[in-house]
Amino acid sequence: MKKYDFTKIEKKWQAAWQKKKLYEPKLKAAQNPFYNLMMFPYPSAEGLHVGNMYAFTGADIYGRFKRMNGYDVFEPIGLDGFGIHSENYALKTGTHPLKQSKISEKRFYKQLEALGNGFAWNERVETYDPEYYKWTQWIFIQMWKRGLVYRKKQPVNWCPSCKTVLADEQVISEKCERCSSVVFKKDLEQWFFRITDYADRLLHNLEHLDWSERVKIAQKNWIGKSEGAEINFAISDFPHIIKVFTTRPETLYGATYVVLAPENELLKTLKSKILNFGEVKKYIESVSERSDEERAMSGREKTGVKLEGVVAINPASGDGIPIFISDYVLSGYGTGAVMGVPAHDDRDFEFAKKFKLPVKIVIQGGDVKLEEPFREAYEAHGTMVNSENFDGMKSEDAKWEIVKSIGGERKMQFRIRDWLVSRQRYWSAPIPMIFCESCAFDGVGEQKDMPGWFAVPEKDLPVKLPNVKEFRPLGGEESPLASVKSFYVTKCPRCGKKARRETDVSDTFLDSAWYFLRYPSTKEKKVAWNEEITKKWLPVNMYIGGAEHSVLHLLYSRFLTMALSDIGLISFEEPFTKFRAHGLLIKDGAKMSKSKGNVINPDEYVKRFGADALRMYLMFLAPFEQGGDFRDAGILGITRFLERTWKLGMRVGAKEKVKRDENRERALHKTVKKVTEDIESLQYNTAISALMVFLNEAEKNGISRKEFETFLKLIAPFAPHITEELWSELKNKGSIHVAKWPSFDPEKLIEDTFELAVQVNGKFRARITAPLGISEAEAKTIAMQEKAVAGALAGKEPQKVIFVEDRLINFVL
RNA sequence: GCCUGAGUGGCGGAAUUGGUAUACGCGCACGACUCAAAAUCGUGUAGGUAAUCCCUGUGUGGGUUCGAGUCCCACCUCAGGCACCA
Repeated sequence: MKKYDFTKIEKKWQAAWQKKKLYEPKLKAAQNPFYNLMMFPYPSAEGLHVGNMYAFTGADIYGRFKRMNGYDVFEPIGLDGFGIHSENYALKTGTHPLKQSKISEKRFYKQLEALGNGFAWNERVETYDPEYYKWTQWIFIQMWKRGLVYRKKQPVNWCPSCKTVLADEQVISEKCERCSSVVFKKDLEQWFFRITDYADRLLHNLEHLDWSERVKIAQKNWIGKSEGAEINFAISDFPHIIKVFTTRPETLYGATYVVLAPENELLKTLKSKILNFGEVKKYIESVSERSDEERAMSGREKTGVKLEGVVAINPASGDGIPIFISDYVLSGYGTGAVMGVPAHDDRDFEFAKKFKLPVKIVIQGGDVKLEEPFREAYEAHGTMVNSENFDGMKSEDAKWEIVKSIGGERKMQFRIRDWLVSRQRYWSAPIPMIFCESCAFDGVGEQKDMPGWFAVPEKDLPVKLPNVKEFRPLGGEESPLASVKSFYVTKCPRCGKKARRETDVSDTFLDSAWYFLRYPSTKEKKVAWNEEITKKWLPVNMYIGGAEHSVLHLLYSRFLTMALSDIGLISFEEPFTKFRAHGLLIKDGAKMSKSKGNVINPDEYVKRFGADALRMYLMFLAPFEQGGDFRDAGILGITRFLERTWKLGMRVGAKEKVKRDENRERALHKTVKKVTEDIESLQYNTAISALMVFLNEAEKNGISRKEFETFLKLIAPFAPHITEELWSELKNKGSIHVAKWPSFDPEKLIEDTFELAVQVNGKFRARITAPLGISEAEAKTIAMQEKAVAGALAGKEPQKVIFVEDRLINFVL
């Protein structure tokens, strides 16, 4: 008997598939396009991570399943090789990123090949390829033309270790997403994308997307829509107003002070009226110097300064109330000013306590007794008090009435801020902009409010990243390119005078925000994507990736797609029709990390057990969308399964005589049903267990050739090599991976008996094989005859009988 | 603090969505094969028990129901996300 030599088989078929272009759909002519996408890896660390393999295998199984169901599946792969991840790796190894990227590329593609995925190898995308980033720059310019790009000086996140600014989305609990250093605020002029213009649409569209719920929730929270009102507080004896945003306008009568953010522009206007401006200025300076870490360390204790000499007027009560500045008010959200309602807001209560400000109750309710001394703010709804005409109303009802009465404006606020896209690093696409001092002097520019700034003419793209020796981040406010004269000295596209090229590069997430548009069009030299092909293949039918990109890549891609759609460059506004987040793979109960030394190298396992076994084990160990624990011992179960399948195949090949068996036939139909449904819903672990159950059955009495082939097809998406080998051993023509997926006959699933469960008082007593469809009376008769049942009944007549057809009977005494 | 999930054998995990808890796999025990071991095959494997009897059992406490791993209330623990967003 031929032995199962996985090393040989896997190599052989990987080569054969590539040669036959089995996984290359006809991009222009395909009849049933299905775009099966997985998040491309960044080739930074020491080769492909088993976590990548976990994700890719899960995605590949789905793609193979669709292919066997008659779709022209397009499953591309590429490398997200630009950006800080890869650059840091290059810094670590001391190899120039240009060189390192080529080394990593070779290594990754070799590893990826060994996994046996149905990749369309001819359409690869590498974000650092000038043929690709040319179009990243081109997209930047389209956004610029549309007015969706601007440059502004404002406090931004600065990572002292990565020596660059970061987008809000890249700051996790005040730490850098990459290196976990504490992030500082720094006042810098940077490039932004107007993602906030799309906040409402990004939120609204979520409702109709077939995405993992947890990702939708994460995006929803990140966008953070709040409904509230803007209310004007006049300033006594001064023709200016303080505009505040609140979601609780019903508490307006309880506003006993107003607070401005330290960065609020109004402070400049008020300067001359503020008697203690020196003190105020000192506070502002101290705040800007304080790092977020220091703020966090101080336990968020409230600080602030009262503005002496100015008084605000509560528009509802008419009371004069003090004005403060405090860093508990954020400048980037709402109007940068809030009304302080100590009785009904925790934070305001804290502040009032510290500064001994009056607490005025305007809502009574719940069990909380609002009597002095106050212990805490009452934040729930209730009945209005101390609010003149509104007294006695329900606070929910008074909400908009109060806004109306003082001429406030109903408003939406979003938590999300504009996307900061510039970086002071080397290894990414240079931002394709030029600044001309002369035009700036004349007040001329391509966009309003941005004199002197011009996009690089499209014919001059790409702006190539120069090969410079010193690619290390400088740590100042500029990228290493700022010291490369040959790079930044250029001519103004408008007046032709000497001008300076932008030296910042773009955020890696811009590179990856559109790669799925490029995959089907990699052969296009003159356009970013071919219109006809794009129409055929996009939006992506199925996208599988990590949930960690919920508010990064997945949000940016949606935004960019929406913007490109508005510009008229594509005809859809959501990039991914269906998205599923896979779970996290851990090892022996702990997160994999280099420091713990428990990182799994897939190569090693492929070598020892074969790609098929590793693939299948990864999918078997836990539900794919949940993630789970990788244990070395577990893989043996799969190895045995594959060996036994192999042996069974050899028996079939040797033309062993087998009788037709209705039970086996039914078992097979059941398995087809279960596996089909489970793959569709990504429940691979239970699909595999169903395959095991069937194998256990089939081994006992043998299996017909036809039945075995059906069984093989069901395994094919999970273990593509061994199934292909057995398929060809059985002298089938063509690949099993384009064979028709088996269907099941619902008629054949029906058995003529079932196991009747018998309960007495809800307690299980006996199990009886009974004919399907028996009546309650019949069931009662046979059940009562059972010894255990009779014993439990103890001769008593049941008061009640619950009968569930073809399932159980329950006697209630 | 808030928002998500999730707590089931020695372990990874199943459970037709209110109807036989522990499928499938790992591990373990015993047996067969072998001079022996590995591999393979067979049998068993929630706990209490000698037991095919019985009792208990899905994080904890209560509830609804003929019947709860599944629904409701309260609590505990773990993982992930957000965090002074007014």
